[in-house]
Formats: sequence, structure tokens, C-alpha cells
Amino acid sequence: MKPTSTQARLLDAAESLFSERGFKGISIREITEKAEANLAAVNYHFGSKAGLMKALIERQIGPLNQLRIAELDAAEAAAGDQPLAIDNLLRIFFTAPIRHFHKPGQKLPNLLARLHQDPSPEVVEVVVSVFQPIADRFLTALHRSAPHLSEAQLITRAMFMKGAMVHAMSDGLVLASAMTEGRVSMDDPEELIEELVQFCTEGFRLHTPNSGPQAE
Amino acid sequence: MKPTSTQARLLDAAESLFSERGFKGISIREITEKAEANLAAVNYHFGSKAGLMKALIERQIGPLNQLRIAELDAAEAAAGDQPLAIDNLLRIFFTAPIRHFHKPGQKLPNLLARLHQDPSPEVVEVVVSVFQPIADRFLTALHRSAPHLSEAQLITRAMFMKGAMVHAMSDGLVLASAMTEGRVSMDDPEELIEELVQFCTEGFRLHTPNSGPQAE
DNA sequence: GTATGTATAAAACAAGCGTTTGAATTTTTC
DNA sequence: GAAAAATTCAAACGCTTGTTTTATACATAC
Repeated sequence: MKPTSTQARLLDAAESLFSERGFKGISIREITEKAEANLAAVNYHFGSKAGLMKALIERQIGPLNQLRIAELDAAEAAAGDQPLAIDNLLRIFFTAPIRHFHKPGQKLPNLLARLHQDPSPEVVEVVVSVFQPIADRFLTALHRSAPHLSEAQLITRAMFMKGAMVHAMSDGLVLASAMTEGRVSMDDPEELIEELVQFCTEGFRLHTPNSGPQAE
Repeated sequence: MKPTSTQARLLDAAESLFSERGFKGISIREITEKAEANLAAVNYHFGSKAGLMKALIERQIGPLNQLRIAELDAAEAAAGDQPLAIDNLLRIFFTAPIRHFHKPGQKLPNLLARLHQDPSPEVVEVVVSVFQPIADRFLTALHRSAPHLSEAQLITRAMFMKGAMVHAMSDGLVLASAMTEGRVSMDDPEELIEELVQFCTEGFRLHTPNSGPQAE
């Protein structure tokens, strides 16, 4: 039985509580109580409630994105100067996070999905700093793999893709539970990854002549 | 200059404020101040803060969904006993809400996107009651239009579709603004609709033999 | 062993929260 | 125009919030 540090216990408690009820929905008192720490511990170790959230996100997403970028680097190195096939690229994009977060009771993706919709500056700052690099990296690769798309189309479809992934990972909560009445739609992460890859690959392959610049 | 009722002013104020900073992020005092109403007005007219949010959502989404269902009814009637083509079905699904919410400064889709990720019972109850009927209606139609998909696949892909739409409508806030550095990805709603239709249609057409029941 | 920086603890702070009350006021109804 | 109903209003209630303070314990270093 390893003795966990107060910091780690705070991060764990905050992660599970924020994921369930959102940042604004949880008080520092609830967090410190669950973590069996003193009320002042959050402000001592993380400066503020927002600092705690930032730390908790970086703890999870940082290593995950490092892994994804490493895998993309390796795939691109193996491909030489050839662009990656779209489905391979998307598979690299999806696999690590879906596998990583596919544990029973894991609700962090739900929190992340919420944060992606939160326009408050403090949240945007964290989300951008964590996801900006990986978004740019994959967008560049996508641009090489799908040269038939205009930049506007590429960005639009990448937005579709991100929305589909985020939604699927956060369990599609409401609609799914409403539509399927309790039946979880897809319980095998590998299957979900493959469905997502197929779905989006087709969407990116498509070449629609419209939406180009009007006059050029 | 029509005299607006207190109720309407409260709904308008709450809609814009909730959309910007979320349900928990806005106080009744801010709402009543913006609406130039008394602090007690919210509880008098809507019973509670949650009641106000419910009323505001139903005011916007109710008529919108009625319209969508009417359009689907008409299309199905015109098609006789033939299933609708997938792209036509999806076009009906996307068009009304995207057109309706495509006004400058319209941020309600952002609120809706957040609510779709909110697991708190009060929110789930509202969201389900508002979106359940239309989800069921379109899922049934989709099932007829895409008979090659297993039920699990259908639900999964519908989740992708919903995620893509919700995300695109709520402006893909973070990723888009980060990636494009200010450039809005798609400013013409008709173009967005068409991109979304194409993207998802391809995804639904795809026939992947896996994901069927293991033994049957 | 005494100093030094780190961590925990209990208590208080000032501000904000959703909601309720009860009286004043306006609007509707007959 | 009087009675009744609906609405507005100022004030207060009770409670929770994030953060700060002050004091105490615990390390490791010299």
C-alpha cells in the first residue's frame, strides 16, 4: 500500500468530481473532503481551484499527446516522403485516447467535452495550451494526406471529426441513453476506433467541387 | 416599439447569458438586471432558475423540432413506401437548426452543446424530453434508409453524426479558433449544411462487415 | 540541537448564491 | 368604480462559495 501524497489525492478526487458535475458544480470543500485533506490544501498546492483543474488536465493529456505525436512521427518516418493514407492517420489520432480512457467509471472525457465548449478565458487558455500543438500537428499531416480539399473544407471536416470523437468518447450521454434505453452502443474500444476511422475516412476522401474561392 | 413582457425579457436575457457562461456561471441577479426586472421575477414566473432554463430551451427547440418532423413527414409521404435516400434524410435533419441558429451573435447552440454533456438529472430530464422524440423519429427513418447497418452500428454512427453537428454548430469554439487563428471556418450556413450532409452520408453508406454479433 | 523550508490544521473572511416573504402596485373582471 | 387577481418590489433569510490568515507540526540540513 503506497502512501499517496496529498497532491495526488487532490488530483484524483478533483478529477472524478469535476468529471461528474463540472468545474462550477464542485466545491473545494467537496474535493478536500474526498481527498481527506485540509480545506486549504488546494490553494496551498495549486494556488487556486482553476490551478487544480489545469494541473489535473495536464497530468492526463500531456503524456497522452506525447504518445500520439511519437506515433505519428514514427509512421511518417516509415512512410518516407509519401503522405500517410487518411485512414492510417486517423487511426493514430483516435487510438491512444480512446484506449486510454476506456475504463469502467472513467468520466474524464465528459469533462473534456464540456471544457471544449466553455468560452471562459481561463478554460480556453488551458484547453488551447494542451490541445493546440497536437491539433496543428495532425492538421498539417491531414493537409498532406487530403490535398484535394480546400483549407476551409479541411478545417470544417476536421471539426466534424473532432466533434464525432469527443461525443463518442464522452459516451454520447443523453442521446444514446435516450435512444437505446440503457443499451450502451459500443463497449469494445477497438471496435469504436475502427468505426470512427471508417466513418471519418470516407468523409475526408470525398471530393466536393463547391466551396472553393469564388474567383481565382 | 412593442412593449415586451417581463417573461420575454427574462427569457431573452437568460438565453444570451447562459449561452455565454453556462447555467452555473450566471446568477439570477445578473439575469434580472439585464432584463430590467426585479430579482424575484424569475422565481415568480418560472418557479426556479432551472425552470427558467427549461422554458428558454423549449421556446426555441420546440417549434424547431416540430418543423423538422413536419418536413420529414412530407418527404416520406412523397416517397411513398420507398425509404428516403440517406443524404435527403440527413439534409432534412440538419437544415432547419443550422439555418435557424445561424445569426451573428447567436450562441444558444453552445449552451445546447454543453447541456448535452451535462449528466445532472435536472438537465438530462429537460434535454431528453426535448430531443428524445425527434431522435427516435430520425433514427427510425435512418434504419429504413440504411438497412445494411446493424443496430449497434446505426446508433454509433448516429452518435458521430450528432457530435459533428453539435460541434459544428457551436462554432467548434476552441479547436477552430486555435487552428485557424481567427478565421471562421465556414460562414455560409448552406455550405455548412452541404458539407455536413456529404460527410455523414458517406459515413452511413459504408458497409463494414465486422461488429456483427459474434455467434448467431 | 537549532535553524530552515515545507506541509497540515482550524478558523475566519468577505462576498455571492437561490429562494422566500409580505406589502405595494398595477391590471383585469364584473 | 369596487372587488379580485396578477404582478412588481425591497428586504431579508439561510447557506455556500473561494480564498486568506495564523498557528502548529514535520521534516531535512548544518
